[in-house]
Amino acid sequence: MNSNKTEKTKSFIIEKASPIFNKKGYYGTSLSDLTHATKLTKGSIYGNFKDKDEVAVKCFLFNVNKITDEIFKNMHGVTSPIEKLLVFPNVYRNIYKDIIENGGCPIANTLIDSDDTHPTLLNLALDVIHRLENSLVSIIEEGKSGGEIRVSAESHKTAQTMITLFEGGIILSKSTNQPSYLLNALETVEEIITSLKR
Amino acid sequence: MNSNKTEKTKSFIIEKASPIFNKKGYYGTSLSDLTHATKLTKGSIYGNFKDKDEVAVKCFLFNVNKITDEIFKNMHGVTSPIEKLLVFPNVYRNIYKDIIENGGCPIANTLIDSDDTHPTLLNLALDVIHRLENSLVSIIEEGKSGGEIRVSAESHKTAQTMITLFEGGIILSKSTNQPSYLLNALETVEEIITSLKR
DNA sequence: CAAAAAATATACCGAACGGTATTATTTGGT
DNA sequence: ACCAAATAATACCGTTCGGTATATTTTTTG
Repeated sequence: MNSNKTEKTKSFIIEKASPIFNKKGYYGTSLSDLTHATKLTKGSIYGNFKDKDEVAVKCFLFNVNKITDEIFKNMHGVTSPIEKLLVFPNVYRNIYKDIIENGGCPIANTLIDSDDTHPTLLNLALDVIHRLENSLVSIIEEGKSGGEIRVSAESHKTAQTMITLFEGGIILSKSTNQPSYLLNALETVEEIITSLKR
Repeated sequence: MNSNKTEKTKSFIIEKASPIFNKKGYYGTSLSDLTHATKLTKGSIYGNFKDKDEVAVKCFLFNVNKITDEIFKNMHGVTSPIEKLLVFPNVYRNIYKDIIENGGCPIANTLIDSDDTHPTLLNLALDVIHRLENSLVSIIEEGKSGGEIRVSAESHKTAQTMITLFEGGIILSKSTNQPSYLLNALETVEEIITSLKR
């Protein structure tokens, strides 16, 4: 009952399935894709998950956590708000190749793939976007009250523009196979952050 | 033989099908989606098109042309390179609501939807991206040799960053239902263009 | 080491998929 | 108005889809 093996198998399935869902989307991924990737049978997969939706949701969260974990890790010990903001472009520069290899940014993929088709996944992706925007806004406001960032800085506008550059950059770098799209976007992000200084 | 009616029916099918393909993607759009939208039967659709691929390709080009036509229209009579560049954010500001209603930017949608799944559509979308980048680069280079734009301007970097902001902005505005994402991106684009001035 | 429980595999279900051959209807030319 | 050609509708094909009931194997427990 709730044995260790079950959790191991579930994790194994998620690990194998998550890049597939990320690349091909919810409706583009079939159960046979999952059985081929895991070398398991449909019966086994349905023994570990209620349905395809549950697998897809777990995969999305798994894919997102791979990125947000990296952000959190690199945020550790950073106190300056400007430095905190710079963690984001730095992390993206470090891991963008892995993100692309894994099928691109799960947030952007899900926003496009599940908008108009899969409300559950769409709302999960929107949640991530809103949390990301709020955390960027908080850092900027923290910098304002601390005196490091000029009070005229528009926190929401800055946060939204940063997110736009991250997501757009990864999409274009992945599909065109040109890292410069994202790298240019990251430079612009850094210029925007620097221009926030008082 | 090649009668007028055939072309009318084909156009009718494309008009009805193009927002569906744009919203739901190639594999997410079924033949029954198309028969419902057109009130035609499968036999009729397959009498006018070879297969689903041909419909999807025609729809993609139709969706893209709706946007590029608007760009061309507003470019007419503009001679100043800076003004030419500003046409792009101006047009996006004018028509972004229609684009979103139509299912978002067909370029971004196809890049995400067909990367890893549908090479034909992916290559069409990449073609559009490359043509867009080249036309932006040409305008900037034209401004450099004409003296309106500083020679230190990096044309490719500028073009790529503009495209990233356009595509990212539309994706985020559409899915979050917040126009500010795109509007902020367009302001940043305009700041980038203005900063090119000599 | 055997019995119970848990996990996996097998075999199958109805529905929907893209596509086609055939039949019925509509259209254009004379 | 009639006939031929073009267009659309119907009926069907094999395949794959997500999902499930059952059988088999593996693991855990006494």
